[in-house]
Amino acid sequence: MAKKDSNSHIACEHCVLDNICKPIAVGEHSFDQINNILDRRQPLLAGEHLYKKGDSLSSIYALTSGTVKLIQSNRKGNEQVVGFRFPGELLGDEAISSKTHLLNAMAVDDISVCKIPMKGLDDIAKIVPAFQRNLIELLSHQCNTLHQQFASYAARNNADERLAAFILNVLNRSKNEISQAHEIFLAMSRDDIANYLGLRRETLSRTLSKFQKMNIINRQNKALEIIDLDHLRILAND
Amino acid sequence: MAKKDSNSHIACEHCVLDNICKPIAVGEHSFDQINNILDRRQPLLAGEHLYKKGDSLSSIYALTSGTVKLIQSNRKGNEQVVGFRFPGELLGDEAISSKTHLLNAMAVDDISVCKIPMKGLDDIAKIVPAFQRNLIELLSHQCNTLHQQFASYAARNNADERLAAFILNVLNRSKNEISQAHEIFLAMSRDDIANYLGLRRETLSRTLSKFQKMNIINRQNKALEIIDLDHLRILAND
DNA sequence: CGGGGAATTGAATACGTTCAAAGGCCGTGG
DNA sequence: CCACGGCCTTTGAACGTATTCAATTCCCCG
Repeated sequence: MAKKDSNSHIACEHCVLDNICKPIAVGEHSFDQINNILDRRQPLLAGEHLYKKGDSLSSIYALTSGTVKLIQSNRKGNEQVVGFRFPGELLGDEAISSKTHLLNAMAVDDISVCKIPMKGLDDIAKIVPAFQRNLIELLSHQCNTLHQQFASYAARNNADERLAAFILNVLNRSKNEISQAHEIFLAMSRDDIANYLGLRRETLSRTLSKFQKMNIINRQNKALEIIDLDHLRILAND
Repeated sequence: MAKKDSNSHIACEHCVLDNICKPIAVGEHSFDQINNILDRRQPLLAGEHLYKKGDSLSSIYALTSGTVKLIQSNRKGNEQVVGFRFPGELLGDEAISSKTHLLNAMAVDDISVCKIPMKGLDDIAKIVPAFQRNLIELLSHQCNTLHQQFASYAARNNADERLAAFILNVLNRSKNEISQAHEIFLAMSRDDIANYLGLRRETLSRTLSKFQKMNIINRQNKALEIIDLDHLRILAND
């Protein structure tokens, strides 16, 4: 299923959790203490859930490889993709206050995550003084990201703008070698992307075709080569 | 401009900041200490900015009366309303990590806010032990709210669903006497609402008229009486 | 090589937008 | 107190874009 090598983890310095992990890992703690706190690079297979709505919160996560989709389902069973997470990004943030996950997080391809347990939060704080402060900043940063996500979405009212903005957004968030070559890999299905963008799969498909004809992108299944970045920016109205 | 009496503040127990304020206010602190930390119910006139994009963060805020709109403007000067805040709700969350506000927050009518300064965050933590922990939970709660907001928005793809969901959302968040009577007061302009909902003002207007003809709401300028709550829920696809 | 799901393409329809005009609300000034 | 003017809001008709439903093609895996 997964085409990319799951072993190619993102570097810690590109991870949102780095400020939280580092004080734990480099502080004056025994190896046992560290391992009790951090659970590093745990693998999960494509299609499996990292957590489900209703699960009690045990940890927050940083994705180190692969792609995760976040799904919210209403009481009628309709599913809404509320976001994707790429390597270096945070998962589980929404559950700290309620102690219960309010979203489904599913591995789109094979993934790995670092886990920071939230159960003994106060204990960790005793061992690592900067922990709470760093967590506060992390969560505030996440609030900002979510505001931005909403703004980016709501400000764009047609398929061209939405898709162009999405491609640019994914490119910006792909902090690896591939993205340097102006190429992104969309591990999720077209349905997932269309759902996220508030479009029908057919509309997404047509818009991709249109961008291809306009020589803006080169589409090869789940891989997307960005040919004309400037044109994409104009389309995104950015 | 403001029709409602700005003196009718929301009760502290209905405020998201209550868990943070209470330990400060009821702890064993001198009056001076408390007043240094909290800045209570500061008024601001309609049209004034609580903060602007680029302002350095001084405080986070709880709105105690009135309505605030949050605006994100891109480099081309297009403005996107990314949310409204009603009494009891949080403002400024997105700026803690960056130390700089990334949104404009404007008073729609005359408002009042309680301020909790973020500058001496570590100092406050020394005085009030539970402060950081409560702030973490508050921010996580905010992350969840923002996820929900996005889901609620993205899942609804036509004007009827969007508007119905918006009305229900505002009703749920109006924790005062008026809402008990199934009535909401939309202090913001139609343009602001339409912008937020991703519709043109004409479409919003037409949809409101349609709901009125269907006997779902009774529209009296900025006040909205909800007549048929069940029908509204069906329309919202909720 | 064949089967099945995913993705794409095609044509008719429905819905929101656009541009234009009319109506209503409110503060100001006579 | 009423009249005027400006702005916000609502209504109307033509248009454009996304959706719908159907058919076809592509890709992956057995």
